[in-house]
Amino acid sequence: MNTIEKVITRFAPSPTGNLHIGGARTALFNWLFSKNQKGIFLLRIEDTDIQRSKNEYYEQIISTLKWLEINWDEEPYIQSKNVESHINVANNLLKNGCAYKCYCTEKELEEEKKLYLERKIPYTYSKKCRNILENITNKPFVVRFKSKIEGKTILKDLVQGDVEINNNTIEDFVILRKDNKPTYNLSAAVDDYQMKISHVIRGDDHKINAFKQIQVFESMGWKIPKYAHIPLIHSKEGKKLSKRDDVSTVEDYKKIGILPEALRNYLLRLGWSYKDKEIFSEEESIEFFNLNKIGKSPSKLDFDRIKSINEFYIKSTKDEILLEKLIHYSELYKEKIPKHFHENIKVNLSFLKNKSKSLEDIYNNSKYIFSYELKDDQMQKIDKSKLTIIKNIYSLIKKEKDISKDYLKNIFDKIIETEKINFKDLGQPLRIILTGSEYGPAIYDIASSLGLNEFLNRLELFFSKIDKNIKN
RNA sequence: GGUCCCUUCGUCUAUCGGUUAGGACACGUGGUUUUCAUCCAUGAAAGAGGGGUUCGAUUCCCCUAGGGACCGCCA
Repeated sequence: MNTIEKVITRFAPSPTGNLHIGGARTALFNWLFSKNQKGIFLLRIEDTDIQRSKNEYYEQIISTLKWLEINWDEEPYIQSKNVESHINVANNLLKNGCAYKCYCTEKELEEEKKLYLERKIPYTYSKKCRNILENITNKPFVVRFKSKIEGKTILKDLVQGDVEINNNTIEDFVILRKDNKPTYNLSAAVDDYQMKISHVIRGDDHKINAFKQIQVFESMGWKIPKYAHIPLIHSKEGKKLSKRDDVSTVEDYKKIGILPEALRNYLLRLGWSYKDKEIFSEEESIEFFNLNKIGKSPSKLDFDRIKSINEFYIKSTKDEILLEKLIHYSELYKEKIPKHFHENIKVNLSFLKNKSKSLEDIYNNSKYIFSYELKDDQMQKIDKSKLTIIKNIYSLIKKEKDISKDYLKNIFDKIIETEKINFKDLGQPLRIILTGSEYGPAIYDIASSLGLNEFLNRLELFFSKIDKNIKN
């Protein structure tokens, strides 16, 4: 009887920087695949590089994954807590003759490398310590894995297809450092085995490592997991993403007000597709996700697309939830929105979010409500020949105590007719006066969101500023 | 340089050898709208090049070109 193997995937970032956008996609794919297969998704923190690993990055990665709502099962697995086990495996390998001690100094290796380079021979370690039989006790050493010298290995990659490689291109890689600490390829293999990982889904850049790790599995007689190497994400220019791009980490998107569900949807469709479908709910993405529809070629980031998807999600988020997100966003990245404005923003969200592609846009659109300021450069954009008209409007509204749309429309229409002007001629100065910006919602919406008193206040403030300017 | 991988509109992609090569974003035009935006309509836009295989190739094979990843006692 064959029992169907339980699918267990893992995301294994190293805490040496903020969560990368490519890492987020790797995590997403691992998570989706495991959920699609009714399996388990684990998080493993690969912190064996003590120099570069930092706790703040660990925290950052954890909180960003939570923000993305990519939830792992069980507790995060901390790789450094398992080094004893990794070392044991290395010693086993040593005993079995699958690994050997290498006494070459870094200087020797450098010279070796230089020599190869001069002779234009592709460099792999010369393996000269392979056959040292006696145990040299007074010299520091590393432990190297005895890689296969002959034959070929085929990696049956679930994304890349069959990848064939000559075994002699895989060098005798180090598994234990001089200080007896395990290296990545050893630790990753041992942990994948111990965590019973069934599918290793990771970036294309690890493809060569698969050949190394498979050999460790084989030497130990362990069952080899399945591998899926997904293409990397490139910058707009088609190059590898660098931190200078400003779009390389999840944080970069969070801080301009991209919603997690939008980023997830974007990342899902980047290099993967399901028919013509563009928008996927969480349930749909779990239901439809598969490995064989992942493309083989790297894809470029398209910022317009991210914003467009974000716009969709903003528009389909309920106002009370959107408000919460906006408040939270403003607290994290902007000026905090005072509590007594929350209700006002909420009731006006329908038009504030109308032209917004991000939380940042909504924030900027709403800013006139809670943080009003009429700057001189904006003042200068106001057509002063319309001053009398505006004063006129002011006194009419003050007298009638009415800023309803019907009332405003009525008096605007009359003015437009008698003065022979366009709506724009009075709309534009009014918008600047009321919001401090030449862009923004419709005048009627602005008026109703401000209320009668604030409406009049802002006009009065404007008049007093004008007076002051004239005196000066 | 070596090894491996990739190549459909500007971008993300669809196409189970037979399609007017489809969709989405972005872009152009027109319309709606009391600015901007939204919305609606509409347009332009692609199989890198060359050889095969085949009745037929974007699809399969080979070569060339271009792009990418890796080549650490980093992960």
